[in-house]
Amino acid sequence: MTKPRKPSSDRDGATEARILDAAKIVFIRRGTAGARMQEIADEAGVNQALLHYYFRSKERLSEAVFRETAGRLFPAIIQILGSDLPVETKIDHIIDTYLTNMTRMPFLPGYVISELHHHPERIPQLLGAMAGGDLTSAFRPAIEKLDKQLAAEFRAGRMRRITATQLIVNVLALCIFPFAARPMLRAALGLDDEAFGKFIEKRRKELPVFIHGALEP
Amino acid sequence: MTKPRKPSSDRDGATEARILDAAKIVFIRRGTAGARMQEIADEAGVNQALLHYYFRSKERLSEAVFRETAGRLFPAIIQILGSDLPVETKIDHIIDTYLTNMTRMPFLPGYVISELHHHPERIPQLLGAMAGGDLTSAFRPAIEKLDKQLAAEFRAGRMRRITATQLIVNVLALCIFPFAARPMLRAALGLDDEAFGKFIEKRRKELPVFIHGALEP
DNA sequence: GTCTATATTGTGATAGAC
DNA sequence: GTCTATCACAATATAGAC
Repeated sequence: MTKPRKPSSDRDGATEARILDAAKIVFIRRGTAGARMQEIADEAGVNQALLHYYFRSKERLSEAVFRETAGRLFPAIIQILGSDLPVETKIDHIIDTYLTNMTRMPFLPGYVISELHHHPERIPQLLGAMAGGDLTSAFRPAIEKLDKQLAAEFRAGRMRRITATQLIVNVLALCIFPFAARPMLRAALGLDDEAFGKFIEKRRKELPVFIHGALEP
Repeated sequence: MTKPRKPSSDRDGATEARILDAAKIVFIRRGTAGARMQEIADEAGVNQALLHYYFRSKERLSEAVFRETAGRLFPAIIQILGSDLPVETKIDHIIDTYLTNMTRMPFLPGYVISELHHHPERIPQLLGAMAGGDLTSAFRPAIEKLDKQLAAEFRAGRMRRITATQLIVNVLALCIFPFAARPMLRAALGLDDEAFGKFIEKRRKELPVFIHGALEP
């Protein structure tokens, strides 16, 4: 039963959520160093003091934002890579997953690359809700799994020789880079928002062909 | 003849150059918003007032840094793409050029992506010393040239069908992304500086194979 | 040209009324 | 919980001596 309180406060976490959403917008737009608490307060429709009431400091607020946004980037790929799907299927899934997610939040890659470039100490937070630990040990099983599959495919004469790490970096690069470099590509190729979206949808069809072609023996 | 002046001043632009070099280091490390004039002064071994004497404001200093660093990124590829070399040779040249340049300045991609994400209005400065104009028209001839070559290769049955823009983005992604995502990759793959360097040298050999394989019909 | 103050504004954070 | 007012200090920028 939702028990209505005094008209002053709206107790259900709605305000805190509004602040966090506003903070995501501003931190992603300006970066951690460039963001201003006042701009976040304006964006949330509250005053600055309330930001400190809920999150204590700019530092803590920026951590919450980073965890909630960047933290959802890697668990997906780790899960796919660690599964028992065949190599080609894994690649297709990763392409589809990333292009779909990043079409929804096209500014995320630029923000994450920017933050990690300036604050590499935040890397552990990339694991998000996953069990605490370092990235290396979180990725190791996924990489080993894929390496075994790739070695088997190679021995069977079905694929060119390539290591799991190089392949993973290639797939991620082809998926993520266009978003990370979006401002450049838009200017260099003369694309508006709509044209950029079409460009990405074309990649969704063509990247699997490109990569599978690259792996053929 | 170098005519020695009063011991106080060192007139040959040496101080201005020292300040600019220091500014490059700090702006690339902290980003435009995170950089502090004091830190630049310390790095250059002078005091803050001198920074303003030579560059007037932080804004102007950051523009000088961006122009001198990011401005050297694109002219190279535009020149290669616009040449009369065969497609495969162009690709090989681009790979070699970028991997060599970025091994020398591994932090550049992260800095450029970060800056353009937060200050897309600086995109025109990407043309650096090239004749003033927008990126689109600077790239157009290079893209058209490559498109014609790719169409000819396709008609001759020597290559799969692909547009110049998609191919260019793929090549740039495969070259640049590992550096832009360097902090992540180092953590995820457990690489130190030396291992990362070897990883890149392995890519220098394997990327041409990967891409040419992807283009085979 | 280079330095030591110092002016001036910006910005994160807190106190305290409601 | 939410606001207004204010504090304390960080950071850019300038004045003026040398």
